[in-house]
Amino acid sequence: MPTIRDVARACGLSAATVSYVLNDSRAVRPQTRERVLRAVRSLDYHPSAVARGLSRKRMDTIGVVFPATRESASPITSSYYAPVLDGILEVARRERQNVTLFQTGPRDGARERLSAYRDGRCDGLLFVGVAEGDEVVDALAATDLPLVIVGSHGSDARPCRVDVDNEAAARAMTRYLLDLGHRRIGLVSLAPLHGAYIPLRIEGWRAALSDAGVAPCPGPLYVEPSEDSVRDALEGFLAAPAERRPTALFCLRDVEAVRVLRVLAERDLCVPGDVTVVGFDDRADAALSSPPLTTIRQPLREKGAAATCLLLDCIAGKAVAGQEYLLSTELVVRASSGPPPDVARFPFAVPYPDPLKEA
Amino acid sequence: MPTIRDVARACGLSAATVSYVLNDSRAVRPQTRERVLRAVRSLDYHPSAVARGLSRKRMDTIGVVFPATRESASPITSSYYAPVLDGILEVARRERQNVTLFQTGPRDGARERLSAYRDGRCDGLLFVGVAEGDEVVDALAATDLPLVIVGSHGSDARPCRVDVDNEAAARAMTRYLLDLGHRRIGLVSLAPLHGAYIPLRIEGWRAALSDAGVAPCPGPLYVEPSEDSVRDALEGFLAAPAERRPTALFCLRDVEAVRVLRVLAERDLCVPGDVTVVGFDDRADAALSSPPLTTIRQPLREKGAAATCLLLDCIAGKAVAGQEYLLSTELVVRASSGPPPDVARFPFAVPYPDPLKEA
DNA sequence: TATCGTCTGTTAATCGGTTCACAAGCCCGG
DNA sequence: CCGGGCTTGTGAACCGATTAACAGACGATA
Repeated sequence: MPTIRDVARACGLSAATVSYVLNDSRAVRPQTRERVLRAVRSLDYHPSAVARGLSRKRMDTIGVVFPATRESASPITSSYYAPVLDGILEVARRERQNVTLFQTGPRDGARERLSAYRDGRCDGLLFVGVAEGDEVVDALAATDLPLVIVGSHGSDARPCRVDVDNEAAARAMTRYLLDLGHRRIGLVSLAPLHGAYIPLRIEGWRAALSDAGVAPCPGPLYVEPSEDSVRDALEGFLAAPAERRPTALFCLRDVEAVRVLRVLAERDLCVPGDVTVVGFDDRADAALSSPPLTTIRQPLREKGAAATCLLLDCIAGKAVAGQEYLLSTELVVRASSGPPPDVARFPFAVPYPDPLKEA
Repeated sequence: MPTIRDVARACGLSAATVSYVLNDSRAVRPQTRERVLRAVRSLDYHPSAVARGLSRKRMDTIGVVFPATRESASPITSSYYAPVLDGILEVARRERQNVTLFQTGPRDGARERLSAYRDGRCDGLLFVGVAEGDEVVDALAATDLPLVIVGSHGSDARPCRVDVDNEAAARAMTRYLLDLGHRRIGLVSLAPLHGAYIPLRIEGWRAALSDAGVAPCPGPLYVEPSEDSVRDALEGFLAAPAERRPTALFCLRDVEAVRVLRVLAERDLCVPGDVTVVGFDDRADAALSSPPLTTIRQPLREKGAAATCLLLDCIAGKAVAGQEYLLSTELVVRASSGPPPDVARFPFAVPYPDPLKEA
């Protein structure tokens, strides 16, 4: 491979001039420019991005960090990561930035990961679906390496972040259930330690109920991320007499919602005839469950795209530290939701009185 | 960020010694090594991969090139690219190689693309789903930059390549149809210019028929990649009297197979009762069509993984130029295939005589 | 004791760009 | 005709690592 000095020699000019032409970083006489370009073409010269990067301390590259394993399916093929990555790639391409991928498993050492991220290859980092409370994020936040989190992260350092507005979304979903006539709206949630987004969604649910003057009854039903856990958690629900138990179950993730549907089907409870079930995330299998799940769709491509824009701003020094974008979501109504069995008693037009107080 | 000289100063040694310790590329007294490592930790030093790359001419990075747009859906989210990429990432991670992604659209200039690929950032390149006959591939093949094609590529230069064994797969599928009792097996194919894999699949079909002593009747039915084209092409098929027309249609891509199913359904032809339809690729929608499609599944993760291994061998100088791996495929039998309507006349055990000659 | 080899550390060149500081040539006004 | 400013090209330092060549210390051997 020819170097810039080879080009300089070939056209009888200095390396500096060649560099100025190629980057047009200074005025060069048109005739000189032509001489340079001719030599570049005839030698088939391609500048070394590595040498360039070394001297400019900029590689025009962003790194994307995502988990190496996620349950059974590998993340890149999942319906969450792929669209996010797609949004990232789209913006990166438009802005002429390279993208390098980092997969990180729980077994990777923190120091090694830090070295990989901070070795100068990337001008900034995008963490997507990072494990909650990943120590490496905190370590990086103390660094001058620009960093944007896609999704939630329970971190003390407040890194830049792009996420959907979890609270607003949960509030909208709850409001939708209220509009259908539901008054006893149960919540099926992971324990808050599983993610910083959980308290937000819970808060949205609570706020919507409180706005409507409806008592949250009963409190959140916490489950672990396993099939059996959902089954156990629904025990109490199933044991309760129909007139006291929730007429709708708001599951904070589609994963749990689908499991809830399965358990209810086993007990011959009709959805949405006997009970409405809704989810959150609009995973690929949400549309395929029976009945198809009413849920909340995240704008995944936009999430990736917005995060990339924010990261590029950070790199350019144009962004405030700790800046956050909250994207709005879309309520996707499918067949798993409907009015409560006793809807006749609560006509639509009535603004949410607490049914218990009414009685 | 501290440099290697900062570390050297901090521990009262030379930069060379620090380098030797960090790469253990030469013997260093244990006590000295400790001094170095202590300084490294206390300064939180992370070597610059860029500077390292410049002097070693190795970045430990491979580039993955894939098309920017593919019909409507974007490639990275497709059921083809994502698993391939997943296989690539898996091997790269194991071999401690970085991965950078290049999307390339038809509008990108050849020279710019070449510069991007040859700027020293990547030690080698993986082309996945590259446009047939992409001129950049030929240009790169003339270079010393290691290169592996995933899939087919009608190129004069014979770059290293990993693909499924298209011919064997088509042969197996045809054989399967013969085993079911079919004797008139039609082929629905794209024109060969659409991809180098097409003639291979056609050849597999022809060879299986010829091995069985069955005349290919009729010849391949060429279609364009559009819904209407399939409709038009089936015109003749639909017009023919049942006793003369093919009892099975072998579509060389699932895309066409699904369209064929739609057209047949419109004409109230029963699949597989009246006619068997099979595809190739096992796209995500193949299992969801009605009836679910019998097809050939490609080992996509393996494809990506094998290509990456081959590329790393090329980089290490361990691979022969023009080396090819052909991976074997899996026949996925679903509901769209069955015995021909007149199977009674051709019992299973009989080895394939030409039914026309028999009569 | 002189010599040689081994072990371990240092000096300095190198990778291929960018960019600062300088200089030569030119035009212009006074 | 001289000095100042503008334009355009050059020389050389620099980015941060690697590594070849060298050098001093030390032990073994003759």
